[in-house]
Amino acid sequence: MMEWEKQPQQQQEEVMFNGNNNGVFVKVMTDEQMEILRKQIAVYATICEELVEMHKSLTSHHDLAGVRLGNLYCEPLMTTVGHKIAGRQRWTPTPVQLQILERIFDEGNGTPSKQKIKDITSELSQHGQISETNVYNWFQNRRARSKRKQQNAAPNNAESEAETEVESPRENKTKPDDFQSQHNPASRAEGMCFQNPQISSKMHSIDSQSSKAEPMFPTDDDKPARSLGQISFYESILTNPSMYVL
Amino acid sequence: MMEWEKQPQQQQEEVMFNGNNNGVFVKVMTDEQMEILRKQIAVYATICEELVEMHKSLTSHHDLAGVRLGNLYCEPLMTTVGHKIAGRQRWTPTPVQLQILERIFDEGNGTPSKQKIKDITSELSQHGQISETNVYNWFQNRRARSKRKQQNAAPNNAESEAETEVESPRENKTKPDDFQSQHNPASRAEGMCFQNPQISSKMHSIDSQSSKAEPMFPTDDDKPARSLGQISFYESILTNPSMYVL
DNA sequence: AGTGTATGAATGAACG
DNA sequence: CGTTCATTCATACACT
Repeated sequence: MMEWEKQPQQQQEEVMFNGNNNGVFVKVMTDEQMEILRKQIAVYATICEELVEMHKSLTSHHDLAGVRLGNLYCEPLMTTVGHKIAGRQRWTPTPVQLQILERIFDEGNGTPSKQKIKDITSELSQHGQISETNVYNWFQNRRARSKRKQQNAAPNNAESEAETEVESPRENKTKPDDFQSQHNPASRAEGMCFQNPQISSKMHSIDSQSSKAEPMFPTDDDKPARSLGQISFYESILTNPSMYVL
Repeated sequence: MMEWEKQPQQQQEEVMFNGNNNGVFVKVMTDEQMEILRKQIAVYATICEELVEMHKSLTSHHDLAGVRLGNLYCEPLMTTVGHKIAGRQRWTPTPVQLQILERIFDEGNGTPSKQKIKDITSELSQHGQISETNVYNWFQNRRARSKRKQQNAAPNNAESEAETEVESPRENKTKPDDFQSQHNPASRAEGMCFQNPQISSKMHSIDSQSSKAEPMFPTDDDKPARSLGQISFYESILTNPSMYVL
């Protein structure tokens, strides 16, 4: 996704202008590259700002944080000025964690051995609080539910190979032709305070090569894409990248 | 030789060699400046990603209205039946179904086995759309609710305020020996520390190619794929933001 | 129209 | 491992 991000790295060259630049290392970019970069940053900045605004308005409606934490389980930590929010007693995977877990699950490593669990845990712990128990349970649940869904909701499955486990969506056929609109599994903003520096590592790791920039669309796998309909808004943003930069 | 097969670099090199002040269009940055730029990009990228995730989850149901009015998912039943045709996203038992369910529940079936579920489902399906999952969930919820009511209303003796008790956090137990410190950052991002450019928390080496992170966005939503429309707008942005500025 | 409540659904954890 | 429990989330419905 962030291939472009690596572009500057890729294209920039470390140049030693020893002769005429007092021996400092400098980076050289063309005007075009520079402009692109600037625009990228501007777009990001704008999007971020707007997203934040949207999010604020959205959350102000339900104000789930206050409500939910206002009941019996409120933790003392969150009482003050919207600083850190506390946790709960039940672990909830962050989106990033979930993503990784799903990937691992789909990789066919059907048997998460003890060592695997440990590895995964340590890996995931960089994206949020987690313990081996959580990972273990997650895999257990995932498997069991997967199985049940498959046998319950898909007696007519065309399952061919075991490559992608046939996560039949838990659709209840309340109606014949109805597609079941679902909630988003990840309902909590995990790294909102941006103190999870590891997430970026994920993104930056993509700099392997831009060839795989293709966002894969799960064909028979689970998780179709779903997004929202605020396109016009973004379009307006994108057509007007204001100068947020520096 | 190999290197020169790459077009961008070559171009870059030429420019670089040609000049710093020959009227050639190049930008020269110091390492420090370049690093700042990269960091900023990385920060924005990360923030965008998280915001998108969060936003997706938050708006998963909110702006469904706008979305679904445009499509064609309305069910034919809606037009026909006179009364309450709840063809919504959420199953709602018809009065008849509810009656039957209640009856079965009162019959003392503490354990609605799988087979029972099937039977009940097929029976109820004659009175309206229903699935085994619905029945299963109904019993689950019914039992839990029942239990809670009874446990909540039974100790009706003490007048004194006994509300001070906070649930003792259930410690991890027989599972892996790992201790379970679960603070899930359940931040709702009210106090989203964002306008402050102190994103420095995110400031870390961007170029640090991560170890195993890989495909970026496998669309974390799992459910029926909506055909067209707003599929992966965010992914587009996040995958290749440059296309929005170029 | 906004707020509260009942309840279907999702899921982490526990039990056997 | 499969099943069940407990808790939470989201929504349909009701209220003043």
